[in-house]
Amino acid sequence: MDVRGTVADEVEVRSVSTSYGETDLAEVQLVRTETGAAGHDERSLEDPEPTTVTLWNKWTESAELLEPGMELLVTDAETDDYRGETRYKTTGESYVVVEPSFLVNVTAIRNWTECPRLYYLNKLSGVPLNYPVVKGTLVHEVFGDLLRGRELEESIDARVEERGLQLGLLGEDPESVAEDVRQNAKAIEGWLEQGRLTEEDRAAPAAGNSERAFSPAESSWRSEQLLISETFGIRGRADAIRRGAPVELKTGKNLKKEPRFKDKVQAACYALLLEEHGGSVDTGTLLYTKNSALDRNEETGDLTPAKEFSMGDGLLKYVVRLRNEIAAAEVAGDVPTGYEGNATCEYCFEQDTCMVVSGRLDQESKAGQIGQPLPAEEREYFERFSGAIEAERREVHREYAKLWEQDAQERADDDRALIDLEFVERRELEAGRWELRARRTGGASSKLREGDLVLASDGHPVRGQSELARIERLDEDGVVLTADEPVAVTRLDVYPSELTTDRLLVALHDMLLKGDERRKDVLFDRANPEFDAPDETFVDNNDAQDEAVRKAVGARDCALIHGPPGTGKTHTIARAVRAMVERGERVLLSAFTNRAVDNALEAVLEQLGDAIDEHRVVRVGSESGVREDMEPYRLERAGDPDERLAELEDARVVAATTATCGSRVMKEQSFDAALVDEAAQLTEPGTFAATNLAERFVLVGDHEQLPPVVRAENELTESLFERLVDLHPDAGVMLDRQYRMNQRIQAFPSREFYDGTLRPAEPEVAGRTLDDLEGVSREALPADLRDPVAFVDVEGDGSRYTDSEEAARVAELIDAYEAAGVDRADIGVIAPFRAQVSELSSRVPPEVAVDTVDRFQGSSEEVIVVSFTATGTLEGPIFEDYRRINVALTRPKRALVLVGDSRALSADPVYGRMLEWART
DNA sequence: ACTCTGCGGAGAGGA
Repeated sequence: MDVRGTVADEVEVRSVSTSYGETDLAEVQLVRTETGAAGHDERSLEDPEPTTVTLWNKWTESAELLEPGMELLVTDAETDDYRGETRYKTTGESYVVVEPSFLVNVTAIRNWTECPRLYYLNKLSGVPLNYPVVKGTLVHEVFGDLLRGRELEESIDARVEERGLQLGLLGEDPESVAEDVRQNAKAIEGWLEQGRLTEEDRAAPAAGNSERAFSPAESSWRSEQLLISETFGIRGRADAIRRGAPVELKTGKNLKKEPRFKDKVQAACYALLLEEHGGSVDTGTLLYTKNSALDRNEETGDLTPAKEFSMGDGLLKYVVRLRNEIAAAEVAGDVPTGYEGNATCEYCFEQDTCMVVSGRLDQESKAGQIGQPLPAEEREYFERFSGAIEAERREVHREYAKLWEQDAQERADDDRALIDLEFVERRELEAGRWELRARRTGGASSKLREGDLVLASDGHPVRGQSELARIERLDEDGVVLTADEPVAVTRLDVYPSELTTDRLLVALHDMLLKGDERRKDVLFDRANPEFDAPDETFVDNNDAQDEAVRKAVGARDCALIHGPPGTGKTHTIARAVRAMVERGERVLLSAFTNRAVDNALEAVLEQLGDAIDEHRVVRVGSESGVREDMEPYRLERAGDPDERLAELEDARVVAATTATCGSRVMKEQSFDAALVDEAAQLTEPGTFAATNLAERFVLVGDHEQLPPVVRAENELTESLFERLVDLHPDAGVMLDRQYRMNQRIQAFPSREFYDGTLRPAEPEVAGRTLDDLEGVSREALPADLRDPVAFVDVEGDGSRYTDSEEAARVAELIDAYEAAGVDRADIGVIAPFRAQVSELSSRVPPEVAVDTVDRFQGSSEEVIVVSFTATGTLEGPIFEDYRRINVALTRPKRALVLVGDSRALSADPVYGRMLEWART
């Protein structure tokens, strides 16, 4: 039986004498939780009395990692009656898994075997773009193609073409790359040819058609399948599976008789994954494709590319213990020293990096340290922020765990899955990929969007047939996916990604260890930002905007532009970009969201006007992320290396999200200036992803609007923008004239959030009302709506996240505005909760924009109706952040209606002042 | 208690 639970006490390992001699054991006090069956609420089954589980022999190594509070799983345990008390103990069949819900990557285990410190360094500094890695990836892709029945030359051409941009950056010529890949592919083909003979032997008697050509796609092969094990807490993607056993491809050479140990460990990981999925694996194959072709192996015997090896129980258990070390370190937030393993530092490729990182960050390391440690404040900063990023990573891992801890309905209710799909058809695409179609049977919403990568399964994302797939199209009726395998899709699950956290960590590392000293002096308040004063007027009729552009252009270090709602910050950015480009500078334009990047880019294109050809502009990002009208500027990854490289390098303006700025391609680029829009929505490391690429930077944002979205509560919730505004007020300019709101509307937000400094840019703005709009008459409105700010008191239905009474009232209000001549498309409705947004959407005409406060940030409408959705009290985190009210109240130009329960709203001082303002 | 956008999935190699 399996025993699972939470460690209740410190664990001690001791030795006892048994009939087999001296043996180690550890007695673990475990508060048990239910295992297995999905959908059970684990907590309800908890027995608060700890049970003793004895871990024997080598499992004591994993016991040493345990801390109270950690999760532990022991498979195939045996009961053990000890003085009338039921205990459990490991058996020869048992696996002991520490923190099983923490999914460890196969590559992580592979790196950790080599050296735990290597694992850490990879995480911290990333793997830069280099040819051996790109070539290795290409060879793997071609291998996959061959297995799926694609023709060799066609595959090589297509795969090399796909990597055009990367190859261009590496200065590689497509012909020589193709030749390189061809060399390795020969070994693969030769080996497949061998396999073909045995496959035919096997297939002939059964199928009776030995004449038929061998097709890997029809044989007992699978390629590149993503596997997840909820028992072992491992995830990974095997290169290939042949008759149920893993095949790992290596592009390098290995002239030894045996496979490299780390490669064996990798294959053993896949064996564990396959075991969980019903297989039983005792051999693995490693294919070293740089070894000489088959014809030479008759003389030398051991030069054949393929090395088969048997995987015993001992290896599999060793691998689980390794995995436990990683999970325990990740959960505890430990930094590996290298002493955990037995690697020899002097043979290590990363020895220098390792010593430098250890030296600079003053970390304990087996390789030793070189160089002076960073100043104490920088090391303290690193500790704080890397800790915060790791906390984010653990939250991502909690999302993985939900793949099996939540049942289908729970996941659907959480918007994390689309369930009850009806599989319609599969269609084979070129390169052996598949297009899958499924129909939706309910109208349920979900987080899933076009372009997302999802787990497509025939029922369960971990236990059933499942495959990583991309959503090509998604609407109310159905979904179209592309995937490597033809899964009969009935369910789609969000597939969590660590990519963003990985990139945050690398950005933090790069700022501290590769960053310019002067830059760090400014960031750590050891120096003040300096400015040159350009002798030029950039904006005629707005002093603050003009000063902002002058600061941006003249900054030697950084400039900060504080742009409250409607103050023209996007225009100011665009003007600054133009000024920089005209001075011959290369500019990076970035923001957290694709939408903000495209908005800023649109303004820049407008500013540049006819000069666009001369100052080439490029948008880097994925097809699904980039707005359609910016597609002509989007940099394609595939193509001729020289052409792609030129497109990027010749661009004077490059626009990309901060996440993309952390990509390998973008990290090869450098700029004179980085302009980051909506900077108050970025974490500090997120901001660095962009600023690391440039000599100086300009942050534009408003910290009185919504802060960064993070999963864990920590230092990441304050933006670098906000911190620097406090630290270096002289580097900042606040745009104080707004071009959006009627004076009456802006009064409260200006007073409450901007010390009364925000004012209308022009009399026209101050006095604008609905009467200015074509065919609209305020006289036609009910008397209580004629003022630009109105309050409608609705007691509410008392529900938590929806309010049908408010929704009904909002629908009436919209009718009233329509009756007065307002165009539906000029009206927006804002609510705090998504549930209320869908309630409202079902009651108002589709032309009316209805969305959450968070998603409304950045846009505006003539008329805004806010549905507060709070009855009786304002309790709940959503109401606590007053910046959310600021966003909601500053969206309208000419009319604002607040709908809510006056009793609830008056209970809070800020909401109370808002109420007074709206009612007078 | 809620809000929710990003990302070439994971892994590719070098003695």
